[in-house]
Amino acid sequence: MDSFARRLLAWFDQYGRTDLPWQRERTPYRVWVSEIMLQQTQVATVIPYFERFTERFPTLAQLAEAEPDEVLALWSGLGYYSRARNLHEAARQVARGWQGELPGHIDDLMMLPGIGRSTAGAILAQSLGQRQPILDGNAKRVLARYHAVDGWPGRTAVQRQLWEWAETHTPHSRIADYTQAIMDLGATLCTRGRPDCEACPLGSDCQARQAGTQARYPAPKPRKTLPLRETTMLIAQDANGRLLLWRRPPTGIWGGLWSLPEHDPDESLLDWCRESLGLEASEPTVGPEITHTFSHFRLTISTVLCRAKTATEVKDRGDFSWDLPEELFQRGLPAPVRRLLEAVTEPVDS
DNA sequence: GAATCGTGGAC
DNA sequence: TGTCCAAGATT
Repeated sequence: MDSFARRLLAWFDQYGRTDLPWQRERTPYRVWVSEIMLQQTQVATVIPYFERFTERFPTLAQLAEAEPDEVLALWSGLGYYSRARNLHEAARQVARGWQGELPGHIDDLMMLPGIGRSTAGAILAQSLGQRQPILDGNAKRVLARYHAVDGWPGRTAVQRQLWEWAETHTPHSRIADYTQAIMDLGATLCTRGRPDCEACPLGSDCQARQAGTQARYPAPKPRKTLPLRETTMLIAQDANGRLLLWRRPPTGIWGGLWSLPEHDPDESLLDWCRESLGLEASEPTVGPEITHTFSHFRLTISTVLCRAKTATEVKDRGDFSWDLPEELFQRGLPAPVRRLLEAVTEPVDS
């Protein structure tokens, strides 16, 4: 047993979790159900669902005979509902093809729907004591820091490296405890935000800690380039270029809504529009622009193409009014301007 | 390789 | 309040 596993197990004996519902009566079936529920789901959330589920379906055979609707009903609120469908389907396959016993070989286990390598390893390690590595989010974080593994764990090469370390450190005895220990360490000390390295049993050997770079591991998922957002604005300015009013195109976000002229006169019109539209303040492209100048004001139709601040959809802010044009434009407006307004604001079928 | 699935928590 | 993330697997 290497020092990683030895120190981890010594820590587990003192601080590890031993009272979780699926740790009592650790049968393959119960461990399986728990592992499926725990995929991308935190322990505190899972516990009541696990209790209800195993109370209703104490055995694999009972689950296999259940109605799909009832299985889903017990899952409702937990999310990732394909997990429930896969669990039920796998139970039926096991009842039919494996005499009702979960297969004890990892390759057979992984052929069942919803069971990947890490889940299969966890089931075999925790319920049967088989020497199988796991690589869940906790283990990834612990191993990435301990060995200073660079790169986003979602990448194949990084994942392969982490699996190698997971295999290397998995001891030949106390497998169930070790598996629980590495997850407990990740969940309680080696956390994503502020790891408690002072209390970590691996502290002196952790490469990230030695370098003081704990926060860099594991590397975050690369950011996607933010989407381009295009909008056409109808803008009314006075003779000095100050904004009077502007109206969004009839379709798309804030379609047809009029904006109040609340911007600081010293602020450029473009900056104000960018801010209002949730656009990033860098390198906007101002497309075709049509300006009509009249005695007291000028009217501009401008297309702005700009990278969004966020990838998420911008929501209606609710501080726009529908009835301003009646007051300010429709009355006493030069006929050419009115025609221009109607052309721009008229609904577009596309 | 990237998108998708879902809900709740942390910052 | 937005963003990322959590005991991943599947397409």
